[in-house]
Amino acid sequence: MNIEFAPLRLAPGYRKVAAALTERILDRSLPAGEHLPPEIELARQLGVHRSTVREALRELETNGLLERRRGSKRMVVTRPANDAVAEGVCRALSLSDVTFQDVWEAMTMLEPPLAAAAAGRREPEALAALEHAAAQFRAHNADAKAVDTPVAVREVADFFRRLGDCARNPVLILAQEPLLQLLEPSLDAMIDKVPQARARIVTAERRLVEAVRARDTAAAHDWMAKHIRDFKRGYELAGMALSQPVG
Amino acid sequence: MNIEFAPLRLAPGYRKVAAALTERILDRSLPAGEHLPPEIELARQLGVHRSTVREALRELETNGLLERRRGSKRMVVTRPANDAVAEGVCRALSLSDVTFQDVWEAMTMLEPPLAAAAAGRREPEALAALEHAAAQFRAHNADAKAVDTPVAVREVADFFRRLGDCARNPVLILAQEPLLQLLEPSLDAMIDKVPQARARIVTAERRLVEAVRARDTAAAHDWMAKHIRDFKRGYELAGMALSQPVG
DNA sequence: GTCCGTTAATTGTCCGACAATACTACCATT
DNA sequence: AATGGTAGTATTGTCGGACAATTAACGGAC
Repeated sequence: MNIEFAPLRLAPGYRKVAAALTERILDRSLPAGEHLPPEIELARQLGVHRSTVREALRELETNGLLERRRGSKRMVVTRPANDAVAEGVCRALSLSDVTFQDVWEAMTMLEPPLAAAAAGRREPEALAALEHAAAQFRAHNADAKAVDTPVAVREVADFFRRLGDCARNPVLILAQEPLLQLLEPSLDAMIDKVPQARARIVTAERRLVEAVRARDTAAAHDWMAKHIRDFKRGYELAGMALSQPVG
Repeated sequence: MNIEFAPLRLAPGYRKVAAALTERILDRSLPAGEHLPPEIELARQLGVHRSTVREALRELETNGLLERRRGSKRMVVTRPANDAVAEGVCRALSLSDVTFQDVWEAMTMLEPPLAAAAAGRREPEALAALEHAAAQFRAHNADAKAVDTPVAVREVADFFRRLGDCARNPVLILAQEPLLQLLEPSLDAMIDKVPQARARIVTAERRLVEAVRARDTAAAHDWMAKHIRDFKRGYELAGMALSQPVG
């Protein structure tokens, strides 16, 4: 008689709660900066237990959509930070045994046109930041008073990031971030074994800054291509295997 | 007198648990496919409560490092799937109001050299998959008996994915995935408004297959560049604003 | 008005319990 | 013996509540 269908709860509750909150954030009905109600209140509104809400919030937090602090009402909607997103990409890539060759090849494809775009579109303040990054690396690596390696490597990556800012394309900025993160440990190992590496980087950065300042897209493209090729040469000079996994 | 130091618990427990498990996975001491002990056992080993373990597991699950099923001992270590990682990237990008122009520009940079690499490195079975993808789209979009739009759009994206497989570079494959996901809805809207779009895609895919089969890297590069330019032309013909946010 | 202690609100963690679910092992049938 | 069904059991999902740690907000002292 009374045909009663199954509850049909395919997805667990915490997942549905997370999906609901994520949707509200993605469609901007919960804009960035908004304060969410506390866990207990969310649980009451959604009709689930606080533990369930917490597990859902953990998912949003992991996705960078939420930021929270222990203590008081500071659960705030945020936009995922570039480096956090890139970290997820790096995890996936390093787990699939990506080699230096793979990362390098991606950079040969991405970076020269990115530099050209940066030269074509740079704004004064982004150019200033780029010049500052180049000046900092140059100052820290002049002659023999070189700063310690991890700092130098980070400054190299920062130069790329400032170049990305000049290009004013969020897709490119986010696309190159995982490459930089993956390259950093390898570059760290290489830069100490190749004495001329720092000087060559200084030169390449100077030429790139000049090209970007002059809005010379072709020169920016070519110098970046040289810069990237130099990385590979540095690896070969350091005697490191190109087919070696990064990370 | 008794100098008592603070407990010094900067990070919450669930985060430390998640970090510990993540590290074990990333350094391969927990290889993919491995079965983790049940929650209660993990809680006992780590000296925390099951709820804390659960919140940590939720983080790993969100990062794609863990797969679980309700019921029995099926908590298994996995490698994050490409589309799941790309989804996170897409979330970040669509929240930063990426425009079609931005995505398209990234594709103009990435796809032609990717096609060239595919032509240079394709293996028989990847080539066969590429030919199959092209044939499927051609069959489904011949004449007037066109299949419904979402399927067609997915097939276009799949052609790019098969091309990525030919290139045999995990970085490139993962880099283009968010672009494809972001482009899909826009392409979906465009393809119906531009009558000749399907035919042009068929042509471009045929030429690309020919180039990849012949290992003609230059032709692959150029036809892909044409293919990508066509997307933009299609948008303009459809009267869609290039500076319109995607997603 | 500024600084500081108190208070209240909120999160992090814990404890325990039970239902839902999926695997497993066993039994019956062919 | 192989197959199919069934009960049992382990594990996850959810719930209820409790308390300590921490932080924002409030109010009072100077």
